[in-house]
Amino acid sequence: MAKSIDIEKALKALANDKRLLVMALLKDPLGNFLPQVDGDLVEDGVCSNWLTEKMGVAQPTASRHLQVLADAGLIIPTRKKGWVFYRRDEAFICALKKKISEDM
Amino acid sequence: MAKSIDIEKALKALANDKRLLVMALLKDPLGNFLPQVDGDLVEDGVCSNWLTEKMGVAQPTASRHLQVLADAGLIIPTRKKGWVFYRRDEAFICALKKKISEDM
DNA sequence: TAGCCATATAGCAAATATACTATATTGATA
DNA sequence: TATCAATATAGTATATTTGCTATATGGCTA
Repeated sequence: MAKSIDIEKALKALANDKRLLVMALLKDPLGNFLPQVDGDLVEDGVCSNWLTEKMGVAQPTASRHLQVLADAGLIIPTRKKGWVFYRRDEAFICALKKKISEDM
Repeated sequence: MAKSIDIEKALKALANDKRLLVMALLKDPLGNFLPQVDGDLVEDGVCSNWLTEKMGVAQPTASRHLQVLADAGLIIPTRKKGWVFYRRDEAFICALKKKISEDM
């Protein structure tokens, strides 16, 4: 079953420049990031380290931002070896856009 | 010329329960509010007083919320007699939805 | 023009969000 | 199993948001 959508939660998650940047960067992992050794950029997502770097904040701050996005359902974490990779949940995002189009 | 869209600003404006309520209520002014004497519910919008009441906050707080929505371009104020009426800017909202669909 | 009513602003308190440093946790690997 | 590297959490400082009360503004209307 698909995750249920909390519009307010999703909007709060998106209403931040750093998190919008992450969402944008993850749209094109291959274009925005170098190949990774332990996780596939597309299948698994982008290593939190590279996202942290792009956000330009300290590691714990970035971790928090990624948590917020994941909590809202917008991105999916995948743990592999030592790392956590994040990718967009396109199905959820699509459903969210639809709900925004209908409700807003 | 159409207003330019600041997605982050719009998302911040929408990411609040009171303001989401206002946006929802203004979708159906005739269904959600009683007829007004000095302003047409549809043409002019809903008197800030009724919106304040529905939000369940003090007048200055409501005034602030409505400002935030108006600043983001989501609603349009119309001053008439003593009052300010607010209606949705459907053209802007439509353009915003489109931009969200494309960019997000 | 004087007063009044709706709205906006000022000023402040409390809650939440964003950031940091320091440290704990966790899991891979030597 | 001991260590180390990546990530998460704790703890704290600051900024922003949300709310209030008190007051200013601005423009109808008598």
